[in-house]
Amino acid sequence: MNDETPTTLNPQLAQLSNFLTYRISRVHQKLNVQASKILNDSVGVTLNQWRMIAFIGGAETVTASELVRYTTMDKGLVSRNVKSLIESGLVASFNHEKDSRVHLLSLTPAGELVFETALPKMRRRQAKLQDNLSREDVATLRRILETLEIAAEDTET
Amino acid sequence: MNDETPTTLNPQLAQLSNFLTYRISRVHQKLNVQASKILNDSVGVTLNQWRMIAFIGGAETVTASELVRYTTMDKGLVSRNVKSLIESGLVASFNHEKDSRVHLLSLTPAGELVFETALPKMRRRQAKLQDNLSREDVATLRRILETLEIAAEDTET
DNA sequence: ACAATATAGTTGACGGCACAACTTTTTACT
DNA sequence: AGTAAAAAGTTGTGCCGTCAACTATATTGT
Repeated sequence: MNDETPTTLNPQLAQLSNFLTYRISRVHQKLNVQASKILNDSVGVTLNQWRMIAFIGGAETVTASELVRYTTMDKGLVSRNVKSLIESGLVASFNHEKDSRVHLLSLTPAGELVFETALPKMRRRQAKLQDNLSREDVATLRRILETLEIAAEDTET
Repeated sequence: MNDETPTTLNPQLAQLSNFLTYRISRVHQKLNVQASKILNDSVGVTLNQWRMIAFIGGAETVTASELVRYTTMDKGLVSRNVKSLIESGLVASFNHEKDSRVHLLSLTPAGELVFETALPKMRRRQAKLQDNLSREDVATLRRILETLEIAAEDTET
């Protein structure tokens, strides 16, 4: 195939390739891979499990619906991940005294260990990512993401 | 459950919640939903199919591996989506004269129509997203994303 | 007090996507 | 020329994530 002229990209296409959304998507994907690797290598949990552990570890006692609200994860996804975290012994579940629908979730000692082990690694990673950016850049990025998030919710075609 | 004090977030947690990666993830997700809706409502294709159509439409004739390289989609994903686009009559496939492994892909008239219909809508959306940002913001964002993308590839724990 | 509604959580079904094994064909090496 | 290595695609497998249906319990309104 080497005697073929490579496909040339017309300007229109070049512009498409720079769509912000596309860039964000790529960055997102790579960040996910990176985080997943750290978590898997160090404590053997998935990114979603980590989010939940971090939330529980930061708040002592938590309900599944709080996890849903906070992490914006799907109900069902949270339910299944809670189950797997209980099975792997990282999370414990207790009945709520007054509302029998609710389960109160907390970290087991093993869960605490995962939390304490992974947290500094994740912080270090975050710091490293930000090291390449100025303080001002980080602030700008936060502001822009906020703006984009709102604009992305505009649902009219 | 209303007589319970709401779970209070400690500062540690608040910091976690602001991790850039988390914010990027949320924005990414919402942008995806928005784009998917536009594409589904107007021309009935998925986001990945659209990416492929856009690339083919912008380059006349394309191979699957070029799609892989350009979109950074998975090989298998491209293969299956090419198949579905051919089945739905939006893409046509021809044999490469000199390399029988290769299929040359191009848009059918129906595919062209999808391309011409969706492109302005997607452009308009992009423009709208950027309307909320200054020219400088957009430039900064591009630069930051570039930096983050590189930093995200650092694979050492 | 009771019917209607809302909320907590579970489960099933389905598609999206990543990873890896595999086939076929082409290129590179000596 | 002949073998090894690479490249193009396809396909299988399994996880992740979304949507919707469902059960059980709690709350609200009259």
